[in-house]
Amino acid sequence: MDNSQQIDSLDKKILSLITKNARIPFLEVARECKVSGAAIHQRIQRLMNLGVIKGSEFVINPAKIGYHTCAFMGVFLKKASLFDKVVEMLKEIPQIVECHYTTGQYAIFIKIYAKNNEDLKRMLHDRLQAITGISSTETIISLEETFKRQLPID
Amino acid sequence: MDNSQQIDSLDKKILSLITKNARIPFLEVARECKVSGAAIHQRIQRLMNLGVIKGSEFVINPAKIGYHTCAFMGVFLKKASLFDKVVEMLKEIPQIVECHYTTGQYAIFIKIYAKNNEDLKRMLHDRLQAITGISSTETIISLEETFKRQLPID
DNA sequence: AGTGAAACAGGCGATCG
DNA sequence: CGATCGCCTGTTTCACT
Repeated sequence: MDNSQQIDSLDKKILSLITKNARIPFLEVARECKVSGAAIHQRIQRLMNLGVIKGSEFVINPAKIGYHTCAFMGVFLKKASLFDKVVEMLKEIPQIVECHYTTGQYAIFIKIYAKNNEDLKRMLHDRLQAITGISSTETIISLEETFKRQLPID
Repeated sequence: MDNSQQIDSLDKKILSLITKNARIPFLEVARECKVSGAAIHQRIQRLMNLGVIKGSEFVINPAKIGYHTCAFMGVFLKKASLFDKVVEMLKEIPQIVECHYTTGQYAIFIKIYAKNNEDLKRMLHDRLQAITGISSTETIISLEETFKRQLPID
């Protein structure tokens, strides 16, 4: 599960470069690391096989595609055993971008986007509270995402 | 701020392809969309200029680089006006990967990673509660990130 | 805005140290 | 593991539409 031992300083340098820009040519990474392009290629392949790298993605600005409201929601369940079924239902709602199984007050904690506040209210009523198994929810609306970034590599 | 009008169905198709895999050759995108490679190149350039595309990144599995604990934290401030100063301090803590200005119970809401639960406790004591301006915090520990994904295009 | 061609650069497998 | 080589493919620009 933890491969941190198997990751040396070259891996770390590679990771810190490619996490900032997924389209960086591997040859450029190679030059920065003072090794050959093939070496970078091999290393990245290995990091993928190890599961250290989960994938790559272009990052979209939600507001620019019409999603102006972002919220976090704590979910209370009627019975803890309903967890799996409720998660399956939540997966069907594409605006939910993150779902966590949590300790403390809530059983489930999610991050959700909506077109606007009214849209969020509608989703809450029509989609979330319609899920049998959910007893109630608490919403925290994000007025501004002050920053968002990746974990530093070392 | 909202460019959703300026985004047509070709843009959407491009976005949905490149958000799933940032390393996909643009020529392959071109073939899927049945246009030339140059057209894809132009479109992506335009989407970047519009700010629709924020960037690209390789996604790392936090557990594989030694971060086994993930938590959300609600932060209470002594005075609301301290917001900017506190955010500046939070920015200095690299394990904080997301920071939101929120309504409701908390003034600030963050997502944070730690090596383990003890490390989280240490960070909470030594780094967060050391920030003057923060009156108290509430922690929600994620036992499992059930899913995490991008907003769908469309 | 999109096309197609051309020049350039990178990806990636094979093979050797 | 990493380096070198080499072919294939993708990237990027430009004149034309």
